[in-house]
Amino acid sequence: MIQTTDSAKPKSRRQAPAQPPLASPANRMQEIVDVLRDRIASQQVPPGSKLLEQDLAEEFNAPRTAVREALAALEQRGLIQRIPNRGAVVMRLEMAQVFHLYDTREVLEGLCSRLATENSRAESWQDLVEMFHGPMVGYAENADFDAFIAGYELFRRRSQTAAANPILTQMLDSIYEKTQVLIRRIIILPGRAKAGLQEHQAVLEAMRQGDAAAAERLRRSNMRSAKDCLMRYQKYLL
Amino acid sequence: MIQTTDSAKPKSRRQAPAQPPLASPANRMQEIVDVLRDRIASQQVPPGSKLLEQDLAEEFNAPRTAVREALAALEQRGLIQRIPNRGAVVMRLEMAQVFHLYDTREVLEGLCSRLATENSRAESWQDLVEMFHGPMVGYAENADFDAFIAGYELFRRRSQTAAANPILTQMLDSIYEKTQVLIRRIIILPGRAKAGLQEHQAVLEAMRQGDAAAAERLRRSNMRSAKDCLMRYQKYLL
DNA sequence: GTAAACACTATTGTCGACAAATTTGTTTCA
DNA sequence: TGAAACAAATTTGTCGACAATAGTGTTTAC
Repeated sequence: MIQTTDSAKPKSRRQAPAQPPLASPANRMQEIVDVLRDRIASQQVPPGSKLLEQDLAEEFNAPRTAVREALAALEQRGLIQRIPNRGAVVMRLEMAQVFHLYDTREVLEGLCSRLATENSRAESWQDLVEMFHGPMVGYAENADFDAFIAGYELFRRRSQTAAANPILTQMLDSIYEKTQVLIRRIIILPGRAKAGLQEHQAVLEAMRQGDAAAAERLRRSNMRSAKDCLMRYQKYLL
Repeated sequence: MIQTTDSAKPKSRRQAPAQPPLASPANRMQEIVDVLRDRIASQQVPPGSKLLEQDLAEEFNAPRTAVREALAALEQRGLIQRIPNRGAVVMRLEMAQVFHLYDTREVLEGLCSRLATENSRAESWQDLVEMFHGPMVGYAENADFDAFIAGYELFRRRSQTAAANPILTQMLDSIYEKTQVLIRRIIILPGRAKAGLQEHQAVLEAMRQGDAAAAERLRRSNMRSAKDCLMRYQKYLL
C-alpha cells in the first residue's frame, strides 16, 4: 500500500507544500505512458499493432479511464494513431516521414551543439573528446554496437544538458523517441559507424575549442551524412 | 445537424470506411481544446488564471470528463500547468523561456524557408515579393499593425505549406501558439516593423531567386534580429 | 491576542455502469 | 457457391456518482 509518510508536521497552516506531490496521485497514468512508449520504441509491440484498452487495464491493474488518458497522451506525441470507435494502433514509420524527421533533427541538433558550446567552458568536453578518440574507436572497429550507441547517447545527453534549453530538449526527445528504432539499423550500414565516429570527433574538437559556429555546422553536416546514408540504403531498411 | 451522407451503398461487408469519421464522435473535446487555446493565446484568460473543470463543463455543456481530457491535452502542449489536486492554471511566460523559444524558432524558421525554396518554383513567390514591396510598406509606415500582421501570417503559412514537412509545421505551430501574444508587443517597438519588413524583403528576394541557402541564412538572421530587439526592450515587455 | 485545532466547503481524482459502434459469426436466399 | 441479411460478441465512448484532497472559516486554548 502506497502511503505518503508525511512525518513533517504542519507548523502553520496555509503554506505551500515544499515539494509538490509529484509521486502519488495521478502518476499511475504516467507509468503506463512510459512503459508503452518503451515498448513501441523497442518494437516489442510492432507498428500496426492494436492496443486494447481492456487488456492494458488488466495488465496494469488500473481502471480503463487511466489507460484511456495514457493513450490520449501517446496519440498527441504521435506514437500511436487512434481512430474513433476503432481503437488505437502503433504508428507506422513511412520513409517520407523519416526524412522529415531527419531534416528537422538536423537543425535542432545543430542548435543544440552551438548552445552547448556557448554555455560551457571549453575544457568540459575533454573527457568526451578522449572517449571518442579512445574506447569508441574500438567499439566501431569491433562492431560492438551496444557500447557504441551507449557512448553516442552520452554525448547527446551531455549536449542537451549543456544547451540548457527545455524547449529544444523536448523537441529533440520527441523526434528521438520516434526514430530510436532506426538507430540500430543505420549503424550497421556499411561504413556508417566509422563515418559517424569521425564526424563526432570533429564536432567535439570544435566544442573543445569553444568554436560554437563550427560545432553547429559540423553537427548539421553529421546529421545530413546520416540521412544520406539512410537514403542510399532505404531499400534495405523498410 | 451534421450527418455523413454516405450514399455509397456497402457493396461488400468488411470494407474500411473510405472517409474515417472525423466529424462527429469524440470531437467535442477537440472543440474545447481549440476554444481554450484561442483564449489563452489572445489572453482573454490571462496567465495565472485558474481553469475550473466544473465551470468549463457547464459552459460547453459537456461532461467533466471531456473537459478533463481537454485540459490534459493543453498541459501536454505546454499551455497550462496542472498541479495534482489543485487544478489548472494558464502558463506564465518567463523571459528566459521566451528566449529559449526564439532560439529554437530561429533554426526551425530557417529550415522552413530553405525547404520552401527548394520545393517551389522560384516564380511562385512573385506575389509575396510584390506584397512586401507594395502594400506592406504602407502598413508599416502607417502603423496599421493588424494588416501588417495579417501579411506576415500569410508569408508564414505559404512557407510552411511549401516546405511540406508535417513535423516541422507541428513544431513551429507549437512555438507560435506560445509566443503569439508577444507579436503585437514586439511589432510596436521602435523601428521593429520597418526592420522586419526589410528583412522579409531580403528573404523573399532569395526565395524568388531559388537560393535556398541564402533564404535560410536570411530568415535566421531575421529571427535573431527580432530576438535582439526583444532583449533590448525586455524591461518594457514583461 | 495569537496560534493551533477543528469543521466545512469547494474542487479534483477515481471508478464502474451503461450506451453506441464496430467487428465477428451464422444463417438464408439466389 | 457466394453474397447479402441478420444476430452475437467485443470494443470503444459517455457519463454521473462517490472518494480524497486542498483551501477557508470558526472556534478554542494559552
